[in-house]
Amino acid sequence: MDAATALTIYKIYLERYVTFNIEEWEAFTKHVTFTKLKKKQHYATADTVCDKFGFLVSGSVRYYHIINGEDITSYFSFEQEFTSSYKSFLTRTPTITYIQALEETRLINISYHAFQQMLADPLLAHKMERFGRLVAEHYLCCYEDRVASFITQSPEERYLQLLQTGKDILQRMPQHYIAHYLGITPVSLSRIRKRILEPVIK
Amino acid sequence: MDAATALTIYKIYLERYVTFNIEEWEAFTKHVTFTKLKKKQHYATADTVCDKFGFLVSGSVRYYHIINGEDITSYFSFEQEFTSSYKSFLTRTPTITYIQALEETRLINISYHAFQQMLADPLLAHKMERFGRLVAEHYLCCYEDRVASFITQSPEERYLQLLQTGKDILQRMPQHYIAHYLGITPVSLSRIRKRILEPVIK
DNA sequence: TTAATTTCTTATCTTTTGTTAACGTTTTGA
DNA sequence: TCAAAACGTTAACAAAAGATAAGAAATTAA
Repeated sequence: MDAATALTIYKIYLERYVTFNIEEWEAFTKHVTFTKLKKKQHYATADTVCDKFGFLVSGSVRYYHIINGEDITSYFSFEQEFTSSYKSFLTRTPTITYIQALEETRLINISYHAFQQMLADPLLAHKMERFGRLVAEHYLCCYEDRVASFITQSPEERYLQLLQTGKDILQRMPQHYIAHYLGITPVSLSRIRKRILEPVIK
Repeated sequence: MDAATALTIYKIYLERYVTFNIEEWEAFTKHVTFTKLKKKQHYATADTVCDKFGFLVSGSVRYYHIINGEDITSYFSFEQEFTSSYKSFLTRTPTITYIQALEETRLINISYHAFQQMLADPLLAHKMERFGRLVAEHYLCCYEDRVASFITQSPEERYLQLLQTGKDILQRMPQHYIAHYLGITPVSLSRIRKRILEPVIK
């Protein structure tokens, strides 16, 4: 896949947030960069500032923390989604999260500097403010649901809900990553799965 | 406290996001409404669309869910913060969260309709896009930390962290609300507190 | 292809949390 | 002011989850 194809995919996706005319699109694309990550390569690294905000043209990533030397997965992103260590990107402070490609992954990036430049460019400013607002609002909504799931549901209920709504995660992620994403250990998830199946057999 | 005083407090607070000139401020204030809630009154109710986005001039609120008939607190907001059932407000879908005043509480509100009107008004559009973006980004950062706390920390660790960073919550909220906010039962929080104190005594 | 690694399950034991109930204290509201 | 309600702690028991280890199955990579 070449850059032009990737940009076309990006442009179509972006239209759910904002529509650029030809002139604006030309100015916008001058500010983006392309990344190709091999499996297991990192997009962001803990203790460093995540300087970019990426769109996954293809592939997938996981977000993880290192806690007492152990690798704890907290989230996933797939093709046609954004990725970044948002707080780090927005506040320019070091992140505590690693973002790692789980397969060969292509991204289109906006650096913090490019974002600020576009916000300062009269041609793009208004649409970039709107774009930033709508993207932040979108993730705010996702997070609201995710926090509510930790407050109001048991691990088993969270897993049962994932069975309803988490097709990509279930089909494409190993179970021990899913366990940590649900806030439990892999051993515990294995037991939950057994609990759920057993009543059917009996 | 009169409306003018409340508006002055609001204006000063908003300057961390966006600064209005006199003309813009006059236009902006035409779109806001005032609410005064008595203790235990609701700002938002589950199964209805939360149509407003509020700023707490004074007082405090808690967010809670009703799960199997039981009241589960998930969050708090205090004076000089915003409040809303954001997802419901942004997507115009029914919320699952109640927002209740915990004391006499004064708010300044922007309705969904007012927000859209301001976004469509050339005088205010750009600053409102920016305002919306920065507020959403701010809450995105808060949520990122909160989700990470559920993935990477035990309930005891979350409580120990709250002791460091949650002065308002600890001093102004009853312990059973704090317990649910941490994702555990009140009985369990009482035990955690005992565990933490005991090593000091021995 | 095959050896190494990763992944998932299972078992055992420990720790933590949930549930329920009782009790004393504090707060609230009529 | 005083009865009722709310709040926090503790106890006892049940349920769930964490830790560790072992072993089988699947995947990966040389």
